[in-house]
Amino acid sequence: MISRDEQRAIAVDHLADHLLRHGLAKASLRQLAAAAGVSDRMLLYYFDDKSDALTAAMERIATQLAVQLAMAIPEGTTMPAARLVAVAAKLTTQTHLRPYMRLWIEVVAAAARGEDPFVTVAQSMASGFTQWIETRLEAGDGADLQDRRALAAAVLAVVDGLALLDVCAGEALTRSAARSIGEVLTEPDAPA
Amino acid sequence: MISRDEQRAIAVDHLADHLLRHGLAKASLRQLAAAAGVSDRMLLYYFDDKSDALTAAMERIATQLAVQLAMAIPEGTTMPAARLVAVAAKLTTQTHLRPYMRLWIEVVAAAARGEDPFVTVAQSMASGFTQWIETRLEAGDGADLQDRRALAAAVLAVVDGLALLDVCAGEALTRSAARSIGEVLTEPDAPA
DNA sequence: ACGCGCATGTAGCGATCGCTACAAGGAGCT
DNA sequence: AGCTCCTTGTAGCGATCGCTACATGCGCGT
Repeated sequence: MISRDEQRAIAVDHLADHLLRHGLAKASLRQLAAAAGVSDRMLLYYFDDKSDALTAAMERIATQLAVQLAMAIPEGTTMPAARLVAVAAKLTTQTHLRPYMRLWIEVVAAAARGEDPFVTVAQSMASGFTQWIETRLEAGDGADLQDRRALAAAVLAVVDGLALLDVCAGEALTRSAARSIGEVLTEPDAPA
Repeated sequence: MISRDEQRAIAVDHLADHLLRHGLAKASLRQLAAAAGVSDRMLLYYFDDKSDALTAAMERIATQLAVQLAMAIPEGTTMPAARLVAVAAKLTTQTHLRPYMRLWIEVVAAAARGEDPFVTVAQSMASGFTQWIETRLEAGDGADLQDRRALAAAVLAVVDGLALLDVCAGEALTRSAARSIGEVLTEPDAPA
């Protein structure tokens, strides 16, 4: 027999996978339960309510994403903001990270609608991303802490913007836009 | 007696206003009808279906936005990409354009979910924005047409990214991030 | 052996969704 | 006057939503 907590953990895995694959469109209780391979009744046994299940799944997803990012840009690595944008832009438009970015767009929009639990989730994830970016910003960048935070937020904004572009303009244009940003930022006076 | 077409036009105005104020969260048929001051039965008399009503309202909104943008950056004005980003960033984070950007985020996310009619709406609006930006890019920017399009898409991405940041990190941080972007882009070597 | 509590299935509640069937009012034409 | 068609209200359909009540099992402690 598997304990409820273990089953809950398994369900979280399945839910995270399902959300990454199908986004928030297929996120009704019954659809989530089917994705987790249980009845909706049991999903509400493992979790307090739908909100609880989604929060747990999103936390798992955020962790997965953090791992992937840390692998690409290990802790201790720092670089100027312009370079960081270029690297991050290339990274997040790659195939294996696209589903994360796409879901992230949906989460933010759900937050904009005031949907529970996405207001909280979006805020905490955005704050997490910003802090993460700050640790990768070169020491010189951003005179005081205020500037540093703003700069990190700006980096995040650019990356998110590309993800948004991906949704409505497709992968190809997004990739070349990502390249353009890199060029504009890193070689502003050398059009070579 | 007012003709159906006239009533439809009035309804479009009210719907556009309502969407800008309350976003897609309050966009059920009955809620839209209430916002337009008619019964849901009549809304479906003026429009084929919900999708038709939303499309009409979004077209109106896109037109309004285009007018506002054209007033700020008149036709014939051109500038380098970096400068355009800075100007657009400042512009779209201003109070009177924020509702448009917020709604735009929701529309793109609805498109990501495959919701009718937002897939079409998001695509056509994004394509419209990109073309608009292209006309404001300085002639030298972007060697061939391909580059120009990518550059325009990149500008759009940055602006959209700021809007997204606005949703989950608030107005204050977004404004300073917008300023940061301007600085990074326009004075990369002069930290003064 | 027996009772207690965790685990799980069945069935359904009340709300909301987009949409439609039907009837009636009312203006205008012949 | 009578007929027709545009307009509008009432009422409700079938689907889906998140969630819950209830019953039944099944394992474990005593």
